[in-house]
Amino acid sequence: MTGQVRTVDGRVAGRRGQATRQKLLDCLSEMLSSSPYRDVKVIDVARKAGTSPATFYQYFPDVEGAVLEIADQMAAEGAGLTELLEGRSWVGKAGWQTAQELVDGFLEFWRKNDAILRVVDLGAAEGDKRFYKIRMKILNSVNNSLSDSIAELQSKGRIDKDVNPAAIAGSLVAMLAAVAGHQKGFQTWGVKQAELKPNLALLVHLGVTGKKPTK
Amino acid sequence: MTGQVRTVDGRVAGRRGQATRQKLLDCLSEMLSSSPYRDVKVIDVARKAGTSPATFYQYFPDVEGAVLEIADQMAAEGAGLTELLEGRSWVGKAGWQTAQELVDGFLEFWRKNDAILRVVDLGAAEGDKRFYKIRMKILNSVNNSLSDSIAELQSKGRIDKDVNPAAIAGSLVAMLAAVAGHQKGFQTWGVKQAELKPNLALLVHLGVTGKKPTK
DNA sequence: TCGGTAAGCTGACGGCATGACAGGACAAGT
DNA sequence: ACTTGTCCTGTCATGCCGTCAGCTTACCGA
Repeated sequence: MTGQVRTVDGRVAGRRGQATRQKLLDCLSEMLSSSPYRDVKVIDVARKAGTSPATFYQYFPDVEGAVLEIADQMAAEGAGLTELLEGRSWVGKAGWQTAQELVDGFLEFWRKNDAILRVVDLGAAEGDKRFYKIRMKILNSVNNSLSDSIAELQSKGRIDKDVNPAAIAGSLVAMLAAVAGHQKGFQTWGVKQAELKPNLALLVHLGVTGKKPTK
Repeated sequence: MTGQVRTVDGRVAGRRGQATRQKLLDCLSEMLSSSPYRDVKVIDVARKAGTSPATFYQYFPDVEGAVLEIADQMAAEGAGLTELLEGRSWVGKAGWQTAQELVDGFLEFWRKNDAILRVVDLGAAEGDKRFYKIRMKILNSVNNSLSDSIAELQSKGRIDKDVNPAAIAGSLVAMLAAVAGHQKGFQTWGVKQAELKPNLALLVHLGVTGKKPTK
């Protein structure tokens, strides 16, 4: 699929080169967690990786280029979120279970990758198609599965005709992503993590099935 | 409440000074709409405003400081979003109306201020308390009203006891904000603006009342 | 009308990040 | 040891940052 890893000037990266490259990515990733995106400088990343700025520019065109790389790796993992919905039922107690596990898995994934996801979110919101594509890659799997589930329930007549499955699914996924990204915010509103999850699951269940879950 | 407007070095700003200051804010605001936050440079803002970088630093400590100023002005307007909920009913047809108007007003506000809201969102997500506070100021009005409505319905026994009003309200508000910030994303999923609104309103209504709206 | 005072603005400067290059260090095969 | 191709860095021109001293402008009281 992907060709070999190449440097900016076209050479093929060998073992050592790839190691350096990865180390730079790791350090950048770490910096994104500890300081504002706007203030991340190439020279700091290079220093942290025990190398020089020039080396950084050998592997990446700029900071944004490296961020895209990290985001891509994450998106590949994120595609696994589909499993949270594959072959699950939305009926009865199983439905409630499905909603809960979806929320759980989603929040966990976001928590693990919050720094990079923030940047991806910003890039996408600013209209950058590359970030946009990555955001889609992560959300699409969940979104499509949800959308299909809703459409199926709709075809069985359990949901009103004028409901748009894609709109509902997209809104729910956006909600999950937003809440995950601002989990700290809820503490200020006096809501604890443990309380948040079941309430989110409730909203997801309501949105998908149009009914309260049977617990 | 606020004293006079002051320059960084403590002088009081007069008519001309305030005009310059405002012009810088306007230009910065415009730049945020047209280029990535990370790439907004003081020198560009100054040039656009027909002045020099040194002048910029006379009125603001740095770019972030100026952004906070803009965000503050916006937050003041945003507090008006409370009106969308004040004294509204969540019962019957009126409830559906309330949900629709909330969604409408929210999306409109976000659309008008999308550039600055993106930056505020990022700052808040990165843990900056100043941005966080501003984000709260905007969302709190809506959030509190929603939370109260849910708590009231709950006290009448129309909603399960184990529902946490603040968690539901916060999640719904986060959803509205997220969807508003990624409106373009839905087009890729084949969802048009006009279709999006009623579906969002449906989710809000479901979340607040636990029931499908009567239209 | 005329200083005096404070506001308003800018040129210039040291400092630092950026991004490009050429050349030296290094590993592996012969 | 020699060659080849990968890998890293010293160095440099460029441009932005953030500050300061000093100049210009506006206001005000005598």
